[in-house]
Amino acid sequence: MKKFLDLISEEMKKAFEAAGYDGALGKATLSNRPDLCEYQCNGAMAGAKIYKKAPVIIANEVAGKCADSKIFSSVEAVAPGFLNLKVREDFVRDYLARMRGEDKFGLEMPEKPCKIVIDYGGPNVAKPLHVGHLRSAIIGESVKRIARYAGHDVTGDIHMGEWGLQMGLIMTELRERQPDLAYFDENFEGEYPKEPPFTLAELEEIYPTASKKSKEDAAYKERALEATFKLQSGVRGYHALWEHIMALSIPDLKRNYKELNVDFDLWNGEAAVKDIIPGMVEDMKKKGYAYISEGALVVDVKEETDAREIPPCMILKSDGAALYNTTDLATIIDRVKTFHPDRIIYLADKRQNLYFEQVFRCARKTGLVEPETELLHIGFGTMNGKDGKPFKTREGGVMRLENLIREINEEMYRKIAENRQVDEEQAGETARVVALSAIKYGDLSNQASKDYIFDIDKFTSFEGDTGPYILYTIVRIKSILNKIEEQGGEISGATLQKVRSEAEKALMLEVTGFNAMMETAYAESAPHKVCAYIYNLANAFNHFYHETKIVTEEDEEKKAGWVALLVLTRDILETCIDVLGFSAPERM
RNA sequence: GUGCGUUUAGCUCAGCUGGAUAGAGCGUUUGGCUACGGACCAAAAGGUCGGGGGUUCGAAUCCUCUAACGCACGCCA
Repeated sequence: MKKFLDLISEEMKKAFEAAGYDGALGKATLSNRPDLCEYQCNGAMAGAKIYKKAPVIIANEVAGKCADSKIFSSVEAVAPGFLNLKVREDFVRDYLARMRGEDKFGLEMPEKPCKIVIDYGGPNVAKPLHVGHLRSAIIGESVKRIARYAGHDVTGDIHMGEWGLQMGLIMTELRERQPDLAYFDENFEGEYPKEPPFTLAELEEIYPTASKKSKEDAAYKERALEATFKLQSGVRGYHALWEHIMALSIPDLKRNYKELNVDFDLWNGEAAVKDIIPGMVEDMKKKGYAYISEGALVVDVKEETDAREIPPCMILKSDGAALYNTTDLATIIDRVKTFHPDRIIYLADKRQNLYFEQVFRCARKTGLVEPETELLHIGFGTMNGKDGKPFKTREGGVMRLENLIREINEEMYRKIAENRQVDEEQAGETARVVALSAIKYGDLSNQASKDYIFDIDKFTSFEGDTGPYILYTIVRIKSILNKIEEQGGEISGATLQKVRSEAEKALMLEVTGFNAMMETAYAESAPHKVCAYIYNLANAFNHFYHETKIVTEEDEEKKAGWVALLVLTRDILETCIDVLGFSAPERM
C-alpha cells in the first residue's frame, strides 16, 4: 500500500494543480515544528521563483483548495510561505486499520526481487572470535534481514578465512613443536590418524604464538609462507592437518554465532573456491589482463578518471601462492555461477575500502561479473573503548568475544535479579536475551561507517536510547494485553476506534511511518534508521501509556480501540527488533 | 606526499538529502509513585553545527579554501 507521506503529497499535488501550479511542488515532509503542525509542504517557496510571485500568495491559494479535503483537518499558509498540515483523525485511523490487515503492514514488495549475496562474518578458523568480528556479524545479519523483509532473495555467506597465511603459520608452529608427526613426512603413505594432534585450546594458543614469531624471525616467516603454498598446492599431510583444524573450529564458530543469533545460509570459505583459482588465473593471463610485475601476478585497475594512482590488483604472490584477492575473485566467479546475483554485499572494516575497490574493478575488467551486477562494500568503523581507543581487555589484550558476551550477560543478570522477583532459571535466559539486545542495539544505532564507543554501562541501561529500553516497552505492552486477556477481553479481534487524544494520535502517526522507514533502511542498508524509528515509536507509546488507563477503562469501545493500537504497536516493534537480529522476552 | 573519512550541547550520538526556534540520550537541576510494570513520565539549564569565504529568498546540509584528528596507499586480511 502507498506510504502515508505519499498520500499526503498526492493530496497537496492536487491542490497545487487546482491552483494552477506544478504538482511536483506538493511534496510534503514530516514537520520539523511539531508544535505547529504534523506535516509540512515547502512547495510554495520553491515555486515563488518559477511563478515570480510571493510565496505566501501561492501558499494561500493552495491552502484555499484544501478546504474540503478528506485527508487534512487543517492547512495553514504561514509566512514566509510554509504550508502547515494536520491530518484528520479518521484518515489516520483508517490507514492504520489497513496496515493491520495487510501483509508486512502494507510494505510494498518489489516487482522483481533482487538476488543478493551478502558476505559477512569473515572469521578466521583456528583463531578465537574477538570483538573485531562483532560488527561484521551484527551489521551483516541486520542488513540481510532488512533486505529479506523488503522482499528480496538473500543468501548470507560466512566466508571464513582458512586458506591463507594464517594456516601456514599454524602448521609451521605445529611442526616446530611436533616435528615427527606423520603429516610432515613427505614419504608417509599410510592413513593419518582420525584424531587431531592438538585440541581447540592449543590451536587458539598456537596462532598468536606463530604470528608473533613470524614478525620477529624472517626464517620462520619464510617457512610459514612455504607451508601456506604447500597447503594450497594440495600436499597431502598439510591438507589432512587442515581438515583437522576445520573439524575442531567450525563447531566452535557455530556455537559462537548461534549465541549472537547470527545465522548463515552458507558456511563457505576461501578454500571452497580453490579449484576455481588455477583456471581463473590462466584465463586472466590468456586474455592479457594479468602480467608479472615485481615478481607478482597483477591486473591493472587504474582508470583515467582517477584522482590518484590506484595500485594494481594482485592475483598471485611472487611465490605463486594465492592471497585474499585471489580467493575473493574466485568466490565472485563461484557466486555468479551459483546464484546469478544482482548484488553482492561485503561487510568488512572500512579500512579495506581501497582493497575492495581494486577487487571490484578487477572483477569488472576481467568480465567476472556483468556490468549491471552491483558490488558493494559496506565498510564499518572500529569499536572503541571508553577511552576512544580500540577496545581492549583490562590487561590491554584483545578481548575475546565470548568473554565480552559473558561479561554483559552477567551484568544484565545482576540488574534483572535485583529488580524483580524472577525465578533463577528464567532470569538467566532473560538476561541473555536482554544482553543481546544491549550489544546489538548499541552497535546498530550508530551509523555503520563510523567508529563508535562500546560503553557497557550505557548499552545495558534500561533508560534512554538502548536495546533494553525498547524491550522494556514491548514487555510492558505484552503485560497489558495479557491482563486484558485474563479479564476475558478480545485481543487479536479488536478494531481501531475513534481517536481520543493527542497522545494517541501522535502514536498512530508514528506507526504510519513504518513502511517509509523500512524502505529507506533497505535502500541505504541502514539498520540505524530502524533503531531511530523504534526509539521514537517506543517513546510515543510510553507517552500515550502514561496518560491513558487502559485496563480499567469501562467504555468497551474505547478500550477495544486502544487494544487494537497496542497490538499493532507491539507487532511493529517486534518486527523491527527481529530485523535488527534480537528478540524480546515475555517478562523481564 | 596523495587519497578517503571524521569534526554538531560537558559526554555519546541523530539530523528525514536546502526550510521555521539545530534534536535525542546520559550527566546536572526540578516535579510526579494507592505500580494497567516508576526498569517510567514531565520540565529546565546547556550549542557562533572545527574555522574562513561563496552559491541561495533560506545552509549543519551544496561549492571552495583551511585546521585538527583518524585511516589507507603491492606480495597481511
